[in-house]
Amino acid sequence: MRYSADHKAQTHERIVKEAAARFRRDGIGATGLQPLMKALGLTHGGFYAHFKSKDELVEIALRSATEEMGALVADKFNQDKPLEGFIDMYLSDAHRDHPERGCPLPTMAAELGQRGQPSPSVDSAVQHRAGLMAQALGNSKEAQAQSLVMLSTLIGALVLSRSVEDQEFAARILTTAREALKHQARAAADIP
Amino acid sequence: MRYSADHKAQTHERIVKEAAARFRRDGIGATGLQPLMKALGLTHGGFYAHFKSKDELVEIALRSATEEMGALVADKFNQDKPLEGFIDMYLSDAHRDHPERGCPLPTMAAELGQRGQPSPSVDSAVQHRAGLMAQALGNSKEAQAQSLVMLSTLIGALVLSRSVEDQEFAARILTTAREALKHQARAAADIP
DNA sequence: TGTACATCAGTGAACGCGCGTTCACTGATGTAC
DNA sequence: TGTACATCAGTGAACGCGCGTTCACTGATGTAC
Repeated sequence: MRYSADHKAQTHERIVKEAAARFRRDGIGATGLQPLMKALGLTHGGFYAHFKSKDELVEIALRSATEEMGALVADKFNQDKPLEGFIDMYLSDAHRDHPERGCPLPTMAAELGQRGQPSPSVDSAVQHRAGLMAQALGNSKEAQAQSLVMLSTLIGALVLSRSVEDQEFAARILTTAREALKHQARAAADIP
Repeated sequence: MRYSADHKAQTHERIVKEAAARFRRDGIGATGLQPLMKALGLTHGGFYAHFKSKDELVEIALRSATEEMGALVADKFNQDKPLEGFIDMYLSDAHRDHPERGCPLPTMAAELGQRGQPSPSVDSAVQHRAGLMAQALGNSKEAQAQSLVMLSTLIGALVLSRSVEDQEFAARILTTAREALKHQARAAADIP
């Protein structure tokens, strides 16, 4: 059954989007290609008309998730308090409760580090995210350093709040990190 | 073949220790019980004489790794600059390069959060680790909050430095976070 | 315009593999007499 | 002290299952004449 010209590209995109969601929600190893294709109304054999391996899909899905996340926060960086808006969003209840639509780093980075060969896409995801934050901080050498540290805090706090059982404790981790980071952002904005 | 009185307890401990190492190095899902038992010179069937499921082993191994880590850093907290020693150790090259002997949170927390039901052992691991740091900061309400944020930064920075491909970038993440956190620790120690 | 053919996205059975778990068993040692 | 028996940590084959990947095939559509 041959399809219209852009049909394959559309299916390709659907697979990438669904995979990007599942990798973030369930983890890479726990995401099977069979259930993934089935969820899109396709059979698993067709997968290899689009990707040469699961590893290739992982790489592409990670890039897609990074871009998706970038688009989601783009408007935050056009406001007068860009960093504070970003921090509020990153450490929101919505972001904690919906990893499948959020930043791929808290969910995928550790697993990618454990796989044999790390992926260069992690580097660019980190650099891109930290770059935006550094820009909001003035882009000095200090700003670049601080943005890396802040990004670490954001990721660590989100991971912890997601893996802790006590909901009250989880909320406290988010709130505490949010206020500390916003305090840091304000302090950094005042000094220069 | 019946063994001496404490033989079973010893084997139990050997399984827990080896599992705690592999879960941290390879991840929980990627660690098979068969290779694990084989590495100890045992056959996989015997596993169920010690644990009722892999999930039970995960729980016990996580507690074991937390205690192990606690013992490893205990002496740091008896020095005159307790927090700085701990930070240097947590963000050392050795800790980054040997997850199997390090803190279980950067390696296991995300995966435990993705599994259906989160484990209460994560809560106590976080609380224990943050508690020690808070004590070093004076144990005030502010100290408790700050220790949670610092722990988030430690975990996030370690995860990032492990999953990034560029070794120079990985080193920069560690160094930057180390200095920022020690600066925070000194500032907090000066104020009260 | 109508017909023959080539294309190729998607199908679905099959591949070998390792997973967690079960189970009938073995056999060295501790215990009872 | 010597013998019979019970214990039970560990053995290893087998279970069903889902994994990633391969492959011969299908059949609707675009292209060529």
